[in-house]
Amino acid sequence: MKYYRSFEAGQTVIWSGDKMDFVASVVSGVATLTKTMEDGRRQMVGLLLPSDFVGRPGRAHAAYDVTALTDLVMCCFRKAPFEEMMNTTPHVSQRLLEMTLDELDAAREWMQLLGRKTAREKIASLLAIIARRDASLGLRPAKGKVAFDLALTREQMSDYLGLTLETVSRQMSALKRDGTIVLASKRRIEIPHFDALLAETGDDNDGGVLT
Amino acid sequence: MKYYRSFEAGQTVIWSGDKMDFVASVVSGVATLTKTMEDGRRQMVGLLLPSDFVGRPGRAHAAYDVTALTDLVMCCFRKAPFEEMMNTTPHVSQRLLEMTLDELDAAREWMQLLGRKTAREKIASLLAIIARRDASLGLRPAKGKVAFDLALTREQMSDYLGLTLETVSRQMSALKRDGTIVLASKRRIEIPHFDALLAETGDDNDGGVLT
DNA sequence: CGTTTTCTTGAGATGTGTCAATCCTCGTGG
DNA sequence: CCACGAGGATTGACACATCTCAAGAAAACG
Repeated sequence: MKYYRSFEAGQTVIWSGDKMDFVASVVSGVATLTKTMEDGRRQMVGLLLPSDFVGRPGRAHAAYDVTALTDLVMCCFRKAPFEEMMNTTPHVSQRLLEMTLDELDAAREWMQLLGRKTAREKIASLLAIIARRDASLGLRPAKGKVAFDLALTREQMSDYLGLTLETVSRQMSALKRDGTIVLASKRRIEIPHFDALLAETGDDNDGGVLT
Repeated sequence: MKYYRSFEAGQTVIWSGDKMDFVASVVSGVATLTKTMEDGRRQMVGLLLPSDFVGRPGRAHAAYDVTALTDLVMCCFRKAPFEEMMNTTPHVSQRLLEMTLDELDAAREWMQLLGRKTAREKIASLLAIIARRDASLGLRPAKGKVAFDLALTREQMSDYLGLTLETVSRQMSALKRDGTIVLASKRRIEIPHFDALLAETGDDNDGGVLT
């Protein structure tokens, strides 16, 4: 009923439309959900970090392409027994509901990014999101210079942001030129002043803590 | 614990950040969820038709602006007793999970629209979505010419699609010129050949039924 | 090392945004 | 009943952000 599967960076976990008789959660590594149009246009619609859930109870086929961004380990449950467990253990569906609501909130913030932000704001937002998600997984010293390795290529960033990879590259160069970010290497990002990055996201960054 | 509230078209149900001590579902009418940026840029992130759910168990403040698009009746539950009910009646959170997963799927399709579709494809997609949602509520004769009243102004359409209202207007005119849609009035839409509209959405429209 | 993938940068094209004028449509009050 | 006003919609001219196409440079890899 429960088993582990490993994937190498770049491997496809499952294609949209494929039969999917399991649900899973990410144990380690990073994976993406993407939608692809007939002519090849691609939009990433989910970024899965450890503890994130994949698959939908009550659906037999995958709705998205799932791809391993880094080496990846997933913990899979056969769907039938999992659904049985949902019926017998009410706590499970409550927990799943909470996680799904979190994802829905994230999706809506993402929609705002896609629909209304400029290319520069999109890049800044993505970097802030990744920095924060890494931090919440406890990979980050609480204080001090923020720095992290980017698991995404420029092209994958463009799929996330609804841009072309050239525009991503240009805006990364612009943020670097302005000193908002420092590129130790192409994929190693340092952020000298996190507030300065946040100021570039276009988000409301003082009303954040409602009382 | 349970009560009804009515709103007139255009009224605000609740502002983002306001205290929200209830959850609710739409009884009749149409409402929207929108996010607003400091400088006024707005993105719609939810379109609520009858039976749709608003509010998040376990959250004290509204995350989005909720606005009545048409005259609206909502059925509200005080949050505390509702959460109690979720604990005692497992079926409730299971049903809520299903609805939330549906919304998440819709949000991801919306992300693809916002990130990768052209203005023309966006308009065609929106019209197809509304036509289908109306149909699923049983407002539509199964066969015959598809026609419906648009609850959205051009500006609200632009908020949905991540466009300006001028671009929406121009693309509506273009679709009309091409005969894909017929405007009986500004808000009354007729679609002579639904397949022709679908062909403009950019979506995969034959692989839909996977075997 | 060669080879391939990824990334950067430039020049020019184009789709959508901006600003502004005008036109409908419909409700209201004279 | 008509004139008026206000909000919504359309259209034009132009600006500009982003895309496209193309050439190279820099890393990654065997």
